[in-house]
Amino acid sequence: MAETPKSNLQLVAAKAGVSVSSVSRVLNGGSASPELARKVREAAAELGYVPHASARTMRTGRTDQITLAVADVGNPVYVQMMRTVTGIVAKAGYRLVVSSTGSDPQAQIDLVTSLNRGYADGLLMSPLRITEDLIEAMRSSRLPIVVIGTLPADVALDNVRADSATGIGLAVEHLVAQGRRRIALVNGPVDTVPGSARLAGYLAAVERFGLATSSELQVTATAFTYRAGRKATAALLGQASPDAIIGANDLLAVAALKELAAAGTRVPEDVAVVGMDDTDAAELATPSLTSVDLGSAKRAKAAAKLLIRRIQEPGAPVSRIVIPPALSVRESTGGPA
Amino acid sequence: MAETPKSNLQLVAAKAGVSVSSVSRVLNGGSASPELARKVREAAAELGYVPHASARTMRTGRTDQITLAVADVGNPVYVQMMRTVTGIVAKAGYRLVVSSTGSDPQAQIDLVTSLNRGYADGLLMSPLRITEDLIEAMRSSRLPIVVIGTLPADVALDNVRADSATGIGLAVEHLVAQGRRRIALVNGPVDTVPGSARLAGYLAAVERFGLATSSELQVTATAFTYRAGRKATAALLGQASPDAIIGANDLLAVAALKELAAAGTRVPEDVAVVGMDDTDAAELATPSLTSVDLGSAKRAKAAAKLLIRRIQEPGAPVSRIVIPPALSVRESTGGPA
DNA sequence: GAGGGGTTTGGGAACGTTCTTAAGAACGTT
DNA sequence: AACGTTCTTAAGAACGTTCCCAAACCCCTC
Repeated sequence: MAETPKSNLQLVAAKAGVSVSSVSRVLNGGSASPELARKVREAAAELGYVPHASARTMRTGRTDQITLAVADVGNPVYVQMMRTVTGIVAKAGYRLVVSSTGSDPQAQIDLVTSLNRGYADGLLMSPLRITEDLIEAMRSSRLPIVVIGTLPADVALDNVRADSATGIGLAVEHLVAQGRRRIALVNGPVDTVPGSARLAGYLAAVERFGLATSSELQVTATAFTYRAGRKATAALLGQASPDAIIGANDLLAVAALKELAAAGTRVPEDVAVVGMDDTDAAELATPSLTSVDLGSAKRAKAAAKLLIRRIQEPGAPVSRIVIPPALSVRESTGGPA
Repeated sequence: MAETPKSNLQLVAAKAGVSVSSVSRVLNGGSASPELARKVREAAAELGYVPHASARTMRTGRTDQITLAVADVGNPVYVQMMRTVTGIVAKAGYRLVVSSTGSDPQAQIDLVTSLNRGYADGLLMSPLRITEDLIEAMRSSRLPIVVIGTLPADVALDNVRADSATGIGLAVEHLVAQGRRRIALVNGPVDTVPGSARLAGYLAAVERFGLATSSELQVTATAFTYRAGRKATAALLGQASPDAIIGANDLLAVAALKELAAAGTRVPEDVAVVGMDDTDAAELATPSLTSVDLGSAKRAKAAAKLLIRRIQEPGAPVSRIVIPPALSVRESTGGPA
């Protein structure tokens, strides 16, 4: 009913009988006489004035928007990050633009260049695959970028990373302590950043504990998804008889759980299962899933704060933060319900 | 390395030796001589020119952004919607701004008024609680709004809704066909739109099939979350012995599954369980969860298309779309693995 | 009462784009 | 050769805001 007509400073100024600059001053908390302030506020309220975002951006250069780019908005680990980021970013007065790039490096490069349109004040991104071109694009961006994930050592960009190797080490240690010797890995694509990190971590841990590194114990799913995990686990069970399975993320581990159940194998009695990322899916699984917490929420939080700091203080030194992993033990390795 | 200096039309024009308007014309596909076009494109490429989003908005009134407001970005049903919406919106050339309002009506009202800042071309919102004030705010908004969810009959807003009542009817029918008679409901808060709809649907279906409507068979969780679902189910099992449980969403149903398992009750032999929304969580659960597909993906898709149409054609007649439900039968009611 | 310091207000440019309007060039027609 | 038509290009206003700077005013002091 109460149609909101579009209003601007000029209309408010006319209604209050003052100048445009005075209205702006009052509304932005500048000094003004009580009388003037009263008139301006009255007029503004009466007209339902709201400042125009783009006009303000035009003048100040700030958009009050931050972009978050992830590969897949459906993946639980990104959901968790998104949830954390929305909170922090909103509290700091920013809106969140969410971009789903898929795993295609070109789409990510396009995103970085499109950022130069100036629709956001900064970018949070968690690239699944990193190419030279992507790094080059990020480097030459005019806007601050914080990367959630591992970058080559020589890239001077703010960066919050997990420690997959140590994380897998925790999982293997936990399994070895239970007497498991044939520990299998259901990995995602190894040409991705997490895929390669997890493979390396697995190999290192297996060697450290003196376990057999049989290639039959390693399978690679075509993606970090449930479906792909079912297939990969089926292949694994066809070629080896592990007494433990580590999934490279929770979805792959849940897929392993389901595939084991379908084969009539008991978890954890016959085979123990460990996931990674410690997302909601781990707690909801049956049996509940032991999972390596790679600190996705903490990483997201740290990255968001880092980005906000850099926006406010562009000259700050480049930070590289590593979030230490932790193990959440649940039923799938004999932990409590 | 290749630092991108900020460039604008004026710089491009100067470099190409032509006027600013000519550059704009060429870059927006207006008519121009081949010679002029060549010079302009060369200069633009050399300077790495990208148009400034806010300046363009300022002039055209378009922001190429759409806002999606949901109560909780972590809830699987909203995740599913978000995934669908990102795809459609990106394909149509829009960016997606995601806003997590919580279930607080005031936060939603603030969002609607802040929309008048003009940072987006339209709003997709799925309100958990609807108040008169919220409806009033949506009505008087200058920008198009499409509501995903049920609205009072007299509100003339584009609207895509589920049919919870029929959906619950499907679930009850399916359970009755198996000989279940004591069908319980684990609902979410009844002062929410989905909560009240599901309660009404449950009562209607129970009556239609001539089942006893004992109040011991109805419990209400404090939120649509897993934790709340565990508590509510525990309470239910303490006060009644149902032979079937319907969860008002998948999280509540998964919680029921886990609570039943903890109590040593077999599913589906002793108690059958049905969820609602048919999210990924249903397929991942053990046993996999029969769930009422309320068409969340379809609703999100329809709503996004509706909004885009209305942005392009503001005078179009108001649409109200109802997505019919379907039942996905899985193990928790004796279906296939 | 004139000058000076301080405070309050207003004028107007600038941000980068698009688009209307008009000027100029090229060309054909009478 | 004069005129009209069409096509190409340029000039400049406008979108709504902020902020620099100058004008106007008040009060105090000498």
